[in-house]
Amino acid sequence: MNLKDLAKALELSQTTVSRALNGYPEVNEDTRKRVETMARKLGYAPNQQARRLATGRSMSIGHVIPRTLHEMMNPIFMEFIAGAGEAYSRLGYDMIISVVEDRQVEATYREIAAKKKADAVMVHGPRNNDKRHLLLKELGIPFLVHGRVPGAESSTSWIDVNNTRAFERATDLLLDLGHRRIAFLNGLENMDFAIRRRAGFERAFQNRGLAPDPSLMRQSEMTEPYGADCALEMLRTDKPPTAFLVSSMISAIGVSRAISLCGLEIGKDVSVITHDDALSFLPNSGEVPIFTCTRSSVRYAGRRAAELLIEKILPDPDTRIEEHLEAELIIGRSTGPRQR
Amino acid sequence: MNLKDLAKALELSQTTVSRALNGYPEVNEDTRKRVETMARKLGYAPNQQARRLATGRSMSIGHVIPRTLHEMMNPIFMEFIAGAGEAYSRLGYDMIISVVEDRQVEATYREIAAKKKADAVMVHGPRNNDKRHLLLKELGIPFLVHGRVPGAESSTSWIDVNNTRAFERATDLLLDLGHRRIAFLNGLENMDFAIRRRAGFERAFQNRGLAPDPSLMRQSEMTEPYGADCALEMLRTDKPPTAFLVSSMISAIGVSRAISLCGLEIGKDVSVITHDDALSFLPNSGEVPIFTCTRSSVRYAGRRAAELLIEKILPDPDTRIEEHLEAELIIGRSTGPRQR
DNA sequence: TCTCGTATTCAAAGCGGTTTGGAAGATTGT
DNA sequence: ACAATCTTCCAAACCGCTTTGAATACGAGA
Repeated sequence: MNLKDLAKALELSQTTVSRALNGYPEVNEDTRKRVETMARKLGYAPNQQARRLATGRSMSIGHVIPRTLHEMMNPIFMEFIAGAGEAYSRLGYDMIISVVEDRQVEATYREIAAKKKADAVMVHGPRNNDKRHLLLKELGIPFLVHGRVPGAESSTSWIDVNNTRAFERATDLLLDLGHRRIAFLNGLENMDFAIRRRAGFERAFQNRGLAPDPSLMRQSEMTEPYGADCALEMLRTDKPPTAFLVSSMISAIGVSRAISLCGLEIGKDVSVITHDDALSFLPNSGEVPIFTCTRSSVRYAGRRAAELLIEKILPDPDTRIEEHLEAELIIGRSTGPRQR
Repeated sequence: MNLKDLAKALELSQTTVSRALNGYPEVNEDTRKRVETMARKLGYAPNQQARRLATGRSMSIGHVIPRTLHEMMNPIFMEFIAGAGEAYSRLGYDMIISVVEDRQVEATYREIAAKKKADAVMVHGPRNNDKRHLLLKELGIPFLVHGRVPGAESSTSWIDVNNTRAFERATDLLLDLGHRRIAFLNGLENMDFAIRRRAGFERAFQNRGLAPDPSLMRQSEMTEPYGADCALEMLRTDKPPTAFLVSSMISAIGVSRAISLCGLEIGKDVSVITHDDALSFLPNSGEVPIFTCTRSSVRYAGRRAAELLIEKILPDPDTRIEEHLEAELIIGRSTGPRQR
């Protein structure tokens, strides 16, 4: 069942049928109704490939995931994808995901451009010396960055959590509670978001004329053992931290395991604040959440990002988008005044 | 830069150029070399949409994710996708992911079929009364099930972990260690994999003429709080379990938190075995892993599934595939002989 | 020398849509 | 009544590739 058949069945030209279905004005309202009815009756759906070829638009958005990124960040990433996916299917777009080796990222983008595989791409996990935005501009593919490319904030479209502010506020809270020896378990600091979080952490100290203890600051992939191992090691020194600021729920769970192992009580002997991406399988909710946290739904970010990106490709690809999401600071059971 | 331009530059017909690039035999080897060189020089890449239209193959695989599935299972699912994605990009296929509401699943499959969006689809998370395989057969889309559709094992292609056997072995181990009051925290038992795991658990008891205590058997989404809450509740009764068998690392982490909260020691006072999908952000490895587990890499499953599915659509769509993955039973620090 | 495979190449016909540039019929203005 | 203007519909071109069917050139066999 293709357009030709449908047109024949209706005794109309392909032109008219096509226009009727695509909502063009130069077709009689009665005809349109008739066409739509028949289309539904015969189960007609335009062949995606043909339409794409004819219109030149692929109606799909590309996501290129280098291995280093998907290797570890993946639960958070998945949540973002889930959000974006919702928006895409609502708006009639396809999401195409390419999981590739790091060194193939550039080739993959070039292929997307050359073969016209996608109308736009989403850029994930911007890093220190990220060059992807330059490549994409060269290739002329519209894109949106989830996060910010350092140094290119004002020349790219992006959506990002206000990481600096979130972590500054979290640190402020710990300082207000009397903590001074605050451990900071950050994500890998070649990632832009981690750099910003660190800046927030340090700024809070500076604002009070204090300085964080460098020996309590770590960075790594945000796994559970990372949290546990760091916390264990730190808690066993003679000058253990009285509080932890952690970049991810997953690592925070590790920290909390370590605290238990040391026979200490979380929220009493040791305070913990974590950044909570609102991962569905790690709900930190309830009346009083387990962890005090800076919370920002990454799924929402995904949904919003998808909407913005599609908006961007529609009328004028040159409009630049900046969207800041603020994280909430939510008090849970893992923080309390300094005891020792 | 399209085929026509390239042909003109070479002073050859489109036919010959196309054939040269696609490796057809009826083209002179010298000509082929010349064509390939020029193509590379001019940066030619065939337009994907046009090729798709002409060949009738979309060179992409669809994954339809209903909300209920992606809502919670998502870290495991993501890992599968990462594996599948690797294989797809290696084999030149695109992965298109549709995140939809449950009630739109059928419509989405129909759309994929009608619009020829994908050459095949992967079916995730088969359930009790799953009907998707019937729909897909009706639509004539090749598919592979990750897991098994109850009652349709012998009429569909699938790849699955031997869940029953894995959980039987795990239970055996606990029984061998003297445990009798074994709590079983399963996934939702409308999912096929959960049904099989339960069967394995029960069979191990039956084989010894024993029976599990139904009050210690639970099922739910496999979140962290699920594990913690169940364990807390059970450990506070007068007849607490001495061991836990848990369907997911994530819930196992919750269980372990509960055990600590009760002032007990994991692996000594209480034993825990979990199923470990080898999630990258929850590595349970090292010389002696934290958790004793039945381990089966879901990422590998994804990679393998993708390969099989593509194999299946290539020559003869009617060959049926069955592949069983065995889980390893790995001893970690979370199990020991019954104390009380 | 003539015929016949074989090796190469090509023109043109799809694939299934969208879009351009009319054309016919209906309506309006004078 | 007649030109001007809408309204509504259509034939044909086009998107960029693959593939069919045929043409050309060449060397081998009769």
